[in-house]
Amino acid sequence: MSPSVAIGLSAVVVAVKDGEAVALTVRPEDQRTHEASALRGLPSGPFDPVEHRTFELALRDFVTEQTGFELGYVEQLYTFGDKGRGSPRAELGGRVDQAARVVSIGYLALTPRAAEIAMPGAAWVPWPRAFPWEDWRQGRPSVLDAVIGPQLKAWAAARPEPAAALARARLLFALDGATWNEERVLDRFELLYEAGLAAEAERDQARARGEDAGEPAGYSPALGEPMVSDHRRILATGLARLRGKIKYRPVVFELMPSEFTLSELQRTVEAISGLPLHKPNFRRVVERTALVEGLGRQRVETGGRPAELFRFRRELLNARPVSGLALPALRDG
Amino acid sequence: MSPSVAIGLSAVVVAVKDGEAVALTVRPEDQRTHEASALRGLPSGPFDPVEHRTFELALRDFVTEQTGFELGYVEQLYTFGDKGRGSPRAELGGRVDQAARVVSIGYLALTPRAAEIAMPGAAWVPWPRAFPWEDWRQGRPSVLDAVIGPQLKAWAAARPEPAAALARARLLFALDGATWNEERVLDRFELLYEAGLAAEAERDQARARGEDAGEPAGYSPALGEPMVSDHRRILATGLARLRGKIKYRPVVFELMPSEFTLSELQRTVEAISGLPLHKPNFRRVVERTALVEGLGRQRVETGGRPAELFRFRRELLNARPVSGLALPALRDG
DNA sequence: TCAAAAGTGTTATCCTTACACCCATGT
DNA sequence: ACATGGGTGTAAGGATAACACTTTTGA
Repeated sequence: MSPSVAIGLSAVVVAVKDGEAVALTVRPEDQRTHEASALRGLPSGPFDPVEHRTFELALRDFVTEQTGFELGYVEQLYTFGDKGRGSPRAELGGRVDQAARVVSIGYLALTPRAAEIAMPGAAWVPWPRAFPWEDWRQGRPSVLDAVIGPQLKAWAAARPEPAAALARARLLFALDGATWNEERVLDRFELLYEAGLAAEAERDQARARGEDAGEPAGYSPALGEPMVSDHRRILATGLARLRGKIKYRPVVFELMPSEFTLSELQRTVEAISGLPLHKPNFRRVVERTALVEGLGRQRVETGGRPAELFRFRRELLNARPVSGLALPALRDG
Repeated sequence: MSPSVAIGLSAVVVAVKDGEAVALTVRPEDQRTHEASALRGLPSGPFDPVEHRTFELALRDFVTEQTGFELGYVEQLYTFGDKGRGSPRAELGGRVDQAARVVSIGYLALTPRAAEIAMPGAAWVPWPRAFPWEDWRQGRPSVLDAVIGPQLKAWAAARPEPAAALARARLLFALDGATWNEERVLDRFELLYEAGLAAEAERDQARARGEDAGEPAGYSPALGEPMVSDHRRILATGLARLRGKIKYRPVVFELMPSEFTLSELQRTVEAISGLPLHKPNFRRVVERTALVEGLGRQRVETGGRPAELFRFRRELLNARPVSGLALPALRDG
């Protein structure tokens, strides 16, 4: 008979707040000290096959328990099961069982209401704090050429196949004139982890040596704030999925309130994609899809000319095939 | 402490053989009779957290043990865990444990070598046998209007919200002039299951009532051949993923031998997508991507003018961002 | 010579991108 | 008047879809 496997469920809950894409985080209890962890984590919990009918229902319960927040749109991301790689050591269920292995299933949730949270420890955190190199809205982030590029090149040079490693780094991080692909968030994080530039890598290596170090204490802000366990990897998976999906399914609207202006919609897409968009062309892209409908009313508090309010025509979803929004990028501004 | 959860790994192994997309299947042992099952299933097995280092390695072992076949390209599809819905009742590991719950992780594997298989019970099966309505290469399948359309309409009319159910059926199955979207394989299968038109639905309902019926015996060929457990659902998930991915990543080439003609490439894309393509435009699509390179040599056994041989320029993969192949469809032929 | 399959040319149309510009409000 | 953000016009270039057509083999 096979040894038991514990299943952990984690949620990347995304919202947009004041033009910033934010994710819901908690301060989990540290397994050794039983105090609140120094690092943040995603809302998560152990799946109980007797109590819970489906993964999704269990996940919704965890998030509400830990953050007071109720989920709307939810989709499964990926199931992580490798040994090492930031995978937790059977930390779930309140009991540490050395024989058990933890498998974590990541989920992506979207919500239009980035409400204030009363729950202690729970907080919305802008994702650029975890991935500073992913935000190109104000132009190419300087961290790429100042920190990441040189370190990755040094790492690549010491590899068995330096040319291939260098090509991969160049392609993913848009070094030496390569073009940026905003979707490859996960590949970039995994390369940084592999190269030892993610703070979690050192912690996991220490654990693999049996040193059972705590969570990483110090880290370089340029390389992003680390998270508990493999949660930053799950966050990267969620952001990658969302950046891809926004282009071929109308998921942005899950992040919008019932009424919004086209500029608000654009700022949301920009916050998610991390790219600056061309305003006139973005408007036409939106209009061509016919996914929104003008309400004839206006928002006045814009700082300039009043903007028309729109709503998402959700009823189209089961009336005809609907695609997402193309991203008419702005040349380097 | 949480009750144990067993993890099952299943593989959708896809190849193209004589212009037909085929999947690797086995005849699993029936849990009650201990004889070979009447229905086919996917290669699969229980994940052992002690023995196996990663899911993927375990999966490769299972497939080789059960079919004699070695996998190349592999990616994770989805993790299925609902109660009911064709989910197996702790059938894994040779022991039936009523308290345990089985979670199955589906994988997609692609291979250029649909070699003959010696292993007893293992066989390549064309996927149109599981999903006859998915093959539009010879035009709109008649089963849509003859069988599926009327039955779905009758089902929709008896629902709480007939209009929404009808709209969903029309959209997914291209009824009443709606356009066909070849990617939505899973949504279509799930609708058929929900409407009781998939043979597995009746079996699962009987089981839920505690009748523990065997696998479905008779079934309508027009509605596809059922599979063991939830394997037809996993197969649908794999086909859906592949049909989508073929357009934005160069995965078709994982199904091609090292040298091929453009017509062979086209027949492969057609077999996967289930759509007839426009030959001249397909050639130009391929040439524009610059993903293939002419070899100057020719294949003579074409039945007509000899065709130039090409190879996939795999070295481009880590040299620049590469997209997949657009599908220049042929109007109804 | 004809069938069969490979392969090329060309056009109308649509979408994308970029640039220039006008409009309505607050101070 | 002018700053600020909302909103429109338009033309060049590229991708797509559809049509007609030529080329090279085997029977």
